Amino acid sequence: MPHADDAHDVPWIAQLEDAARERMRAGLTRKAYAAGSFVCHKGDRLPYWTGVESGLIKLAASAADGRALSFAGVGAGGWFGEGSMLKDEPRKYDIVALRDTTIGRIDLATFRWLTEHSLGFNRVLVRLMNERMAQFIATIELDRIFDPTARVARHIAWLCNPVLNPRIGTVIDLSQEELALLAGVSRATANKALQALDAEGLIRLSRAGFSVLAAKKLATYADRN
DNA sequence: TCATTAAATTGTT
DNA sequence: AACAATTTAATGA
Repeated sequence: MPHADDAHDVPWIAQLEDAARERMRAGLTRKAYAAGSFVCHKGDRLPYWTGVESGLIKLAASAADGRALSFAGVGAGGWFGEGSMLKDEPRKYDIVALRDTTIGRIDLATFRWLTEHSLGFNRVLVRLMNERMAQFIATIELDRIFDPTARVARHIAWLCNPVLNPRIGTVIDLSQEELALLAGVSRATANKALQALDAEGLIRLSRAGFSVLAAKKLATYADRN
């Protein structure tokens, strides 16, 4: 079983047929990135479908005036970039490692083979894309709720989403500055929101991150106000 | 192992 | 955006 250990961190491997699983294992490689380094710059090609094995990355862009914003954080077990793979296009966003990160990669030829031959793989893709769609629609809604604490709470909840980031666990190493970029609030606002959530017992603040104590309550936070 | 320094992060204004 | 306080990381004695 030369590839068995290489693939045991891929959370959706059990959903592949035997032949697809072998093909996937043969096409799977991994690469390590130091905190702060780019996995891919906006506009570049990255001919791999990628998943976070350990660490944390963000999908982000910077406006012409230099302002930064983050679209999504992806933690352990999260796979992303299928859109660019399906269309064979350059990446539309920067992919940046926020912490030391190991990325699992499936090359384009293997990805295509899987989409054309494996029903299980297509189910995985549809499930992931459906969840991400839900995430971004919910984020638009969040922007109009206009409660910074709720926005921060729900963005934390998305990080804990079992479909998008199944292996992320309860300890999230994400600075308040990065969380502010993700939630679209100032760092000071994120700081206040995090303190409020800590006081309510939903998270526990720590240096350079926090622990999630009540993911479900975070996911429905705005409904309670 | 300890002390010093630099860098990162947080809390506040 | 700026500031102070705190924690961590790195360095070298």
